[in-house]
Amino acid sequence: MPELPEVETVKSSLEPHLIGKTIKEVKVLYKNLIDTDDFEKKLVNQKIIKLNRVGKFIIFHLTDKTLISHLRMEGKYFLRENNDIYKHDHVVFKLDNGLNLVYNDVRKFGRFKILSKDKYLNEKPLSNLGPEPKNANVNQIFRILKKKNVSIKTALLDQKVISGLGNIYVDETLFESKIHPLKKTYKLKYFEVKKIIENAIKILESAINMGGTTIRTYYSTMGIDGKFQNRLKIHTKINQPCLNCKQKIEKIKVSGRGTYVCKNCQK
DNA sequence: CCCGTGCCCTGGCGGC
DNA sequence: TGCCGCCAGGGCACGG
Repeated sequence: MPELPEVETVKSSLEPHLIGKTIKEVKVLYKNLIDTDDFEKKLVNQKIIKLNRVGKFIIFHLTDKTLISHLRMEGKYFLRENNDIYKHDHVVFKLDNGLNLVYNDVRKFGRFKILSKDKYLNEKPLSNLGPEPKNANVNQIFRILKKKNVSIKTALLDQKVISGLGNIYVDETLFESKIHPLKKTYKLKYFEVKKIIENAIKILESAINMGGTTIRTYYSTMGIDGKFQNRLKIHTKINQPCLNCKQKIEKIKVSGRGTYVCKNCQK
């Protein structure tokens, strides 16, 4: 599932192919992915100026508009030289160089939205995002967590608190920080919050350098697979020995999410 | 406002 | 072999 490193990988692999290209036609094959009837019309003849990433969103900066795309669980992009439509293709952007940028999504969970060029960061959904770990102020996050009555895992998955982390990297971050995912946030000491943020930064950077994580059915643009799955220490490692203490890694549920934990190391 | 639950959606897998 | 039911989960709507 694409989290910050996977989205960054998609963004940077797409960008060189798209900059300077103009969208000549848009076909939406599954309407629930968009929020407006004139989606196609609004994008025609818009030039792609640059791509960006905010949290788990890809931002397409266009001539007059800002298009944002969230891949949710299994959204992918392909650049195709032909007009063939494959299973789970839902949006086709026809470019002026003859290439088709195709959005493909098995689960149909992804979303697109067209926002204004100047205020897109102040409009939903981007306005709801907390800072990414690398921009987070430890003091500020500590104060937010003090006031909350949820588990640390739930808080780290909440994009309003901190953005970019998903199920995989939260598990990895908490393992590295030796903190149990069910620990209530108000019980965390300042140094623990600091450690969590530092580890999140370190893990996300390392994952970006490896092109993200490829597990389950997720792979990024144009079939490029990430390699960070080989570095996972806890996520997916049920019944395997913990790398620190050899005790069996367990799988539990935290706010409905499959969660991997070493109960000996994580307190 | 805060938090928990259910929903969206499809494919893969375990059980029989 | 086939069918059924469950599971995977990011973000959002909704209700208490």
